[in-house]
Amino acid sequence: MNITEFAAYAGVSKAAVSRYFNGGYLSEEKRARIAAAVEATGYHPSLQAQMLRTRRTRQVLVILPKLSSESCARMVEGISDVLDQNGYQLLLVNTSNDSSREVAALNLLQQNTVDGVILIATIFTPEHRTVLASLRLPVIILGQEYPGFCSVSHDDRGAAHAATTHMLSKGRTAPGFLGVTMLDKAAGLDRRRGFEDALREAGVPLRPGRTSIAAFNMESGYEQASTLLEREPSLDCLFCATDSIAIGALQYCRSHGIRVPEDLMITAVGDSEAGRVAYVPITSVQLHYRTAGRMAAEMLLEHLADPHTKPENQVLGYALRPRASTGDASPEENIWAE
Amino acid sequence: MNITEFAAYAGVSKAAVSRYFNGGYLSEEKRARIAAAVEATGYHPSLQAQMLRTRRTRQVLVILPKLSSESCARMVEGISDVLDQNGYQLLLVNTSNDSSREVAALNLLQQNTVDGVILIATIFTPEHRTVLASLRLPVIILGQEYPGFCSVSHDDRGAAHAATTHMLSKGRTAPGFLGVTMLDKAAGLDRRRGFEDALREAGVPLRPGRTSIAAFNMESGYEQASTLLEREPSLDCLFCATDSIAIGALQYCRSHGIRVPEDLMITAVGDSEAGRVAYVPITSVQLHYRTAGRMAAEMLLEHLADPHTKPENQVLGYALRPRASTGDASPEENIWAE
DNA sequence: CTGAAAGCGCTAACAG
DNA sequence: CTGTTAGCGCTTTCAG
Repeated sequence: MNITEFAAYAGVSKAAVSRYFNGGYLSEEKRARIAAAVEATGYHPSLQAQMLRTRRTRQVLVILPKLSSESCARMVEGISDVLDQNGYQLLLVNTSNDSSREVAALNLLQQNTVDGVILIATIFTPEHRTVLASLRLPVIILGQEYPGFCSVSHDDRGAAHAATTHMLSKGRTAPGFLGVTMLDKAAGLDRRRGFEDALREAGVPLRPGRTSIAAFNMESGYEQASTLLEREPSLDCLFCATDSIAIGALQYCRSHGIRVPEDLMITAVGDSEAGRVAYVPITSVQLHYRTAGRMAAEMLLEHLADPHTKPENQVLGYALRPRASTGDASPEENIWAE
Repeated sequence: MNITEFAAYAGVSKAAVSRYFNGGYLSEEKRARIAAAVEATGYHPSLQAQMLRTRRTRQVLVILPKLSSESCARMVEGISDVLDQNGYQLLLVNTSNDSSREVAALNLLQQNTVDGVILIATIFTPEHRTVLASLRLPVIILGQEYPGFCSVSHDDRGAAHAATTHMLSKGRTAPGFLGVTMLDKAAGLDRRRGFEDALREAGVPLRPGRTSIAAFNMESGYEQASTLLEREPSLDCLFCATDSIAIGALQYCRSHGIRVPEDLMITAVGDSEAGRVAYVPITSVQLHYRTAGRMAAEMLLEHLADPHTKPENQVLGYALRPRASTGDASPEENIWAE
């Protein structure tokens, strides 16, 4: 049934029906008539027609690098909650860490098929800036600050600082660093800086050979831990940029007789479930992923409501979760999810 | 720019432009003219207008209970791959295990806003059947069989059987069971049956007090393990319906001096990352989530192409991954993801 | 092979 | 407060 048929059935004009559904002026009497007819017929306006006519789709695109990453999944859950509550639909693009798919996704936007975008950030290229700047839609960058755009991010530098300081304050003096590519501002660059801040504050020199770069997974953490620890056997504590990497490092220690935390303390950022239940539960810094997702969605909705809202950057805090990998907690504590 | 302006620019009729984009009859000369004009202007048809006109949206809805579950996330990745490749967009609804949100999502479908649905199954109520049957869209049920509908599922019964048998074949004679609600056919009922099959085959009687039901998380696994093991301290092996539950049980053992696998062997289904790196790596049965997602999407696309395709049920296999929780592998083996 | 014309279902001026 | 009217941008008969 379309609006014309429905209007005839209800004995009112099409305009009245439209007003009914869009909150326009309408006498009580007509309102009641239409309500009754809706009840009887189950009529509702066609979203497609509304989209075409109003040029608004009530759909939001979320672009992310990897869905099966706990942090991404939690952010999307937060986004989904808010979008759902506000009658928006969530269109998902999983780029599998593939820049070309990310670009393809951004091209989707040229087709005006969504009202706004939330981009879970990883590595920005100059190409990204070009494409993003050319979009006439509201864009929220989630996970790192990006000049000129709205963003919701974490205090990655502070988080890394806290994790590292926690080990140094326990008397460790030979810290190692297992990071990720600096092209990733949040997880790469900022966490590196936080690590360096902590060393500087503690008056511990940073030796060049004591750092290494891994990919975002356990296996790479294992391999890089191997490289690093064979080269620098004197390390007595290790900061890892992500929990996955820390778990890989922990596996290396386990299989090579390095005791954690006695011989080597380990900390990380992310506070993942796997890290909490690992062989030695890993001291990690919790970032508030779900909250970040929620805030990003709320920020986007604000911009949708008022396009003249100023760009803003929200930075969320963090919480250190001390566990056995720094000699802190008995195994069964501090394990369950938030 | 719209089709009218573009047609004028290219010096052809609107119909010619439409045929160009939809593969209709067109002389080579016009085709070339239009191609050049597209190149020059970047014109592309409006998806909204096409949706309204053709009544096809090229969007697929995926409904799932919990995004931050490794299994769900992997399934969605598989779905996303296939959809992407075929030019379909993925609309996501995360119900947070909330039946009312699931119903709300299904109502979205009445609005004709998508071409098809993939429902990651958990618990089906009579209400589900009513709503699903009333839909005129292709629906694929992912994760369990559901009479009358297309589905892609796992051999949960076989998986549970394999995991249980693995322990019994090592001489264990007092098996316990930590399951989930039987309302969930795949994870609840079928895995329970597989467990029972294994006992029957081995001639081991199933004692009523040796089973317990948990929720889908570690904490509940811990609690139920506590209840079960205090009541039945003679258990020498434990099958858990999910890895999360098994990890909870393992934590309980760790904190109560129960040695795994010496005192108690543990197995589960799911083969999650957390289980692989746990204190004692957990012997688990791998299900092929990503593949299942892919197959579901492919099945849906087939039905979209030819609505008269017969309903079919694809059942995927499984693979036992023996690890330390059954005394099988050295800690560092068998850990990395597929 | 081609173009004209008739809508898809709806909203938003506009004139009452 | 209300109905009429003119499209949103496109596809698809239909008659050449």
